[in-house]
Amino acid sequence: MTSKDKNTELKILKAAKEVFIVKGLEGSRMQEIADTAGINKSLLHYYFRTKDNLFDAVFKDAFFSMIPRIAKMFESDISIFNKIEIFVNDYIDMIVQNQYLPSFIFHETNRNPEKVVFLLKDVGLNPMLIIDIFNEEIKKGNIKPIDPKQLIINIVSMCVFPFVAKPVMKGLFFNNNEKEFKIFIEERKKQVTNFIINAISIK
Amino acid sequence: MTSKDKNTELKILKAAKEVFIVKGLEGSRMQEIADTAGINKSLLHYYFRTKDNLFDAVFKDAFFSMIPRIAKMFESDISIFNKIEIFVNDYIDMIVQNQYLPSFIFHETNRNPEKVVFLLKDVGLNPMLIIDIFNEEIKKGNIKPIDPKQLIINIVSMCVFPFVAKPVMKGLFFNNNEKEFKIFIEERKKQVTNFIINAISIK
DNA sequence: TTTACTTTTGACCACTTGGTTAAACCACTT
DNA sequence: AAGTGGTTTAACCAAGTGGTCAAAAGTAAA
Repeated sequence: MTSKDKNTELKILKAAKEVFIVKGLEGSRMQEIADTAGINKSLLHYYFRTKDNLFDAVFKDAFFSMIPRIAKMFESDISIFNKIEIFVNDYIDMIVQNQYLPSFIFHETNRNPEKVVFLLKDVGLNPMLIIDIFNEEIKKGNIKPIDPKQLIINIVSMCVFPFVAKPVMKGLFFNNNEKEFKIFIEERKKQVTNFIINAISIK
Repeated sequence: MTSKDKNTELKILKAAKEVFIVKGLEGSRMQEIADTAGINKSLLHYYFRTKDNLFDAVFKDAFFSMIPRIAKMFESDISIFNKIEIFVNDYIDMIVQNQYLPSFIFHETNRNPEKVVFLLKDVGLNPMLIIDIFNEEIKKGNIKPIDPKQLIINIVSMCVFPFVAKPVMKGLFFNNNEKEFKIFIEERKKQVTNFIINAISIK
């Protein structure tokens, strides 16, 4: 495979990501992806054969850039409260850089849940590790007793959901003002961190 | 308009809702909706003229069955903690009855944010009312000072997000076992309520 | 330069899509 | 029973879809 190959392939993937993530599998057109990549439509098929193949490549990439990150962020030696603070900050930052990612991933996983099973098998992602971390902290008496799964969902919910619901939120709370939404999200990092810590810390 | 008319129209709307909510605007076919309704495809166009018209009718209905409910649930005379408890219970219950609704609404509002503005103008939905309720409670010293908008998003996030992320969660935490997911959601009502109350109550 | 190859293109195709139309059907009035 | 107006249908259409293919263009070795 020459460097030109790689280049075209990457160009296609970049364009496909751009289009798919905003418009979804069924809302996207091969022609539009070709145009975005600045190449001929036939070339898409030459490299990826079918729309589904191309989509799978994009989706896999998007999925793995979001989901496993959750586990990784809890692997360190600092206190649990610091872990939460860093996670909330980093995860929100990451989504800000990829605003359309959450709603893309969740829409497509809802449309095609079987794919998730397959993808999750591919990656060495063991949620038990994070669960153990929280259980340990509970046992040590550092945080209130709580089902770690519920806690993890709480944390992730509060970080991710605002971006899934962004258009509704913007309309309801911010008169569709993008800047106000941005400020809200920036402020949110502190707020969510405090909210969680208040909820689980003892006294 | 005869009762037969109304009947067919409702049959169409019911079928359209079924199909659109699961497959989205672009993933749905007029033919499939017709089949689901047990009628001819031309009849869809006779009643709703275009796919977009039919979709708008369905979407509007779905949107208004979810969003304004948030405000209404806080209109009562019980204590703020009771309000939260009732809201969490009722809202989760409602979504359990309409599992696909959240991901449908958020996908479509992301695909077409302009529509939200339009829809929100249609309904007399003033989030300021809820915001005032929380501000009042803060002033009275019943709950910790917190930006009410952030608090509202926190509450709604934790109720809604698990359903948006359901396929991923099921895969990650529950070995794709639907029953386990159901138990988790049932348990969640208590957990979320406690989590919120712990987070905002003063000592 | 020739040869052998991969990459890129434009023309093309089969099929599906939302939408139209004219005719059939049906309930009701006269 | 004949007319009237809304409802339902089958047949049809134009546009757009993902995908194919043969030829052209590029590339590198002999």
